[in-house]
Amino acid sequence: MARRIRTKPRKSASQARSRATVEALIGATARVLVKDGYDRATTNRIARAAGVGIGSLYQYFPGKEALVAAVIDRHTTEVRELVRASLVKVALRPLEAAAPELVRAMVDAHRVSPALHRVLVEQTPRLGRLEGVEAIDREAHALVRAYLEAHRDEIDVPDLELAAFVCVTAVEALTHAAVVRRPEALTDERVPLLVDEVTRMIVQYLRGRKAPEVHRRG
Amino acid sequence: MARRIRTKPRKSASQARSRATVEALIGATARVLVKDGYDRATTNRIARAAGVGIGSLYQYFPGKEALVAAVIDRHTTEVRELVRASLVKVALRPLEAAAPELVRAMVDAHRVSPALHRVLVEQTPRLGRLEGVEAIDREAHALVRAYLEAHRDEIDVPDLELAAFVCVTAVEALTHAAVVRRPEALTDERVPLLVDEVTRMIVQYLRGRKAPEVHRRG
Amino acid sequence: MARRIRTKPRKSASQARSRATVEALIGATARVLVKDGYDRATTNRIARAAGVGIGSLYQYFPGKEALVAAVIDRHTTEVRELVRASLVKVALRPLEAAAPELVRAMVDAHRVSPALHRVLVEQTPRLGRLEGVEAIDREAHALVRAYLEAHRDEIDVPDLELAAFVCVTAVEALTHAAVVRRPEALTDERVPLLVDEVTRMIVQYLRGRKAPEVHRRG
Amino acid sequence: MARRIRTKPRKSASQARSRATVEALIGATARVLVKDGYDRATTNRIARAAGVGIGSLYQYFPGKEALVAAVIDRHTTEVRELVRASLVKVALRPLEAAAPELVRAMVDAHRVSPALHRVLVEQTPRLGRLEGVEAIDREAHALVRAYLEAHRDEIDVPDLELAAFVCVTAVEALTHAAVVRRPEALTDERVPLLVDEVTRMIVQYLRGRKAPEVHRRG
DNA sequence: CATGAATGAGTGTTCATTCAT
DNA sequence: GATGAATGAACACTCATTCAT
Repeated sequence: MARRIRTKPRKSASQARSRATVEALIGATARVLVKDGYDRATTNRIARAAGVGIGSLYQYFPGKEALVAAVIDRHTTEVRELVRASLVKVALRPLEAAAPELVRAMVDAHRVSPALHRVLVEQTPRLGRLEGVEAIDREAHALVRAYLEAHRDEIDVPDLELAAFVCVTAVEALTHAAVVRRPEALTDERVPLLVDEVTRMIVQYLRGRKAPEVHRRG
Repeated sequence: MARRIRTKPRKSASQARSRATVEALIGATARVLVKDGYDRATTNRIARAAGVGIGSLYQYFPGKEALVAAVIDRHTTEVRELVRASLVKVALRPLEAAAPELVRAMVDAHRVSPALHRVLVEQTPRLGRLEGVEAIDREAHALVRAYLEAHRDEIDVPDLELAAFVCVTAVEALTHAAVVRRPEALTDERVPLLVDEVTRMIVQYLRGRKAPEVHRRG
Repeated sequence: MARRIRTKPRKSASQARSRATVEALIGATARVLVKDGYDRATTNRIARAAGVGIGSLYQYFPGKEALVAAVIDRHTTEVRELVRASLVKVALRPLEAAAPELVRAMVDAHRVSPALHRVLVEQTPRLGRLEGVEAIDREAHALVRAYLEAHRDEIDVPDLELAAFVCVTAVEALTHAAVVRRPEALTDERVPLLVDEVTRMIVQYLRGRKAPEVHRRG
Repeated sequence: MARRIRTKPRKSASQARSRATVEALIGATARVLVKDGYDRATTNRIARAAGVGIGSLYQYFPGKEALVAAVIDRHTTEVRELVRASLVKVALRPLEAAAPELVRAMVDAHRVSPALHRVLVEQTPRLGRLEGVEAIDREAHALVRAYLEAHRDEIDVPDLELAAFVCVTAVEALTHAAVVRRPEALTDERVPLLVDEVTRMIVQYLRGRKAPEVHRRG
């Protein structure tokens, strides 16, 4: 038993230490990325910011790109969870109720860490699209498409595939642009305006002639 | 006169030569950007691709960023012209007629040189947003806003500023995403489908309850 | 006694374990050296190949050079034994009988582990000459010289020191070159040809005018 | 003409400058190699020793190995010329006259820059054997073989291929070992002793029973 | 004693930029 | 004006070695 007690802490200890180093590095990468931009985010700078030797950085990551990929992963995981949870929540609700919920989730997703999001989208090349952001788009697309199929009778568009593409792209672009270029539109009290506008757009687009009555806030 | 005739050509000649060098450099930058990506686009490589000494490059451009900026300028000018021309053309037409025309112009704008566009948007950091693309967005925004104000009676949205933002952002994102992620949707015969869909979205969004009758291609 | 029996095994056990670790490290070094070359043979890689923590490596060896030195030691000891045994065996025999025996021993020595031998000679700098190989050469020189002195009457060379140098160097070079550059000359059935040729060379050189009759295989 | 005069100097000027830089780098590499050994010969150190920026080094050489290869090339070219010239010179002479000449040439070849030769042979890995030294050995082998064939009637060995291998290898090893391990045997007045000894060895080996009378210096 | 996470000096290499020709 | 050789700051990355556990 004594041995086991010793053994396990040892292993845990070193694992915890490793894990801490890795976490510190990913965190530092995010911070440096936001503060200095992609190009100035050198491996040495990241290591220093993490309070870690440059050697340790290379013990866990093959290079800068891997670090950035890890940051993207971490960030997109958070965002993905938000979006996924929201879609699950509204799966059975009708369009008018589901749409604002989803748009709101999208806005919230972009507000998680806007500065990081911006750097990731605007400055991060090569991988960015490929791995992280693209993946999240694909998943959102699939989920939205499933929703549309389940609610086909509420919808008046010819091609659901195309409709899913249009919805996801438009909503993503609008929330992203709002975060990036109109931060003043995202104060807590003004968020509903944006959400409302985007929601209306989507609902009308999907409803088409089936629109019973356009709903608009007071 | 003879002298003048000689002088002017000569002067023009050298001006023409300078101009040619500058053009060669901008063209080479675009080519290298597309072929090798932003990071591999070194000044030496660009100079070689332009058939020009590296020294000459620095005679005309203060550095790499200036070259890229020039490429962006040249590209956005083309795009801007297309969009501007289109808006002028439809300024007096009603929404239903104007919208598809504008969307179509936007798609055409993205099809000018998609590969370059992609590199510029995805890989080019720092300036990209700031100088080039942002500017074109701002102008589009202003023009669209002017159109909306002129056609206010056809439109059922409370905030024209916000509406212009929504329209420009959504259309830009949809055409861009189509170019980048759905190139198969942009074969000549399939472009109308995309245009139609995007148009419907915008028109319904703007028309709201005022919508007389939804127009759809047979 | 019981205690002693226990104690000794225990002590041996730990000694044996140490010894095993040391052996594992030397073996791993040799293997890595052959497989990856001197430069790629890092201490971490060696430790991993030995199935031992890097810390343990440094418990037993002050560094990479010491490991390589140990490999050289081990290798040269084997070789030395072969050569020494052979020389002792032929000490009293006349030149014609002794020479082929010795040459054969030299060839065998080089065939012990040619790949390792090659790495050691070709890639291992700094110590190689100094410690290992040089030592074996010196010893061979001394032994051969002693033989020559004991058989002075059979020999027709002015300077025995020089003659020993010539013999050792030539034989070593020929067997080495054969191993390294003519491995096809070292199949079991072809070894005698090489041995014969080298033997003739040495004998004729040493015999000079005293040569009674040149001996050649059928 | 004026133009041509200008043009050519310009081109020559820059070519001369390039050439000078390249020469400086090769020279510096040789010097650093001798002074500090292969491992300590870093590219930065070489550049500094050449009085040249590190960037210039990489303008002309892809890396350290290329520099060393250039040094080997330059060195082996010198040596090769010596050996080749010597062989041409003695091509028609009988063995007894040719052998000492050749051995002497070999010794001279090794005395060109012994320190560099030593570093190249002992410390330089990977390429050394492969490109430079191996090549020179192959050429020597071919030339010697041709000589032996032309003088077959003076020679009493069954396999000329093998004989050429034995001669080249033995002579090379002996002169090399003398240079490296017995520099005292290579003072100007003592060289003849070595040459004589090696010559006798080779001649007797090749002559075998055909040996008419062994020639020895008084 | 064994371990392996952590270290950082040191190395190779790139590339924007300058300046003598 | 054109050229391209030269430059060196800056960066990515390795690996022998240490030391807390």
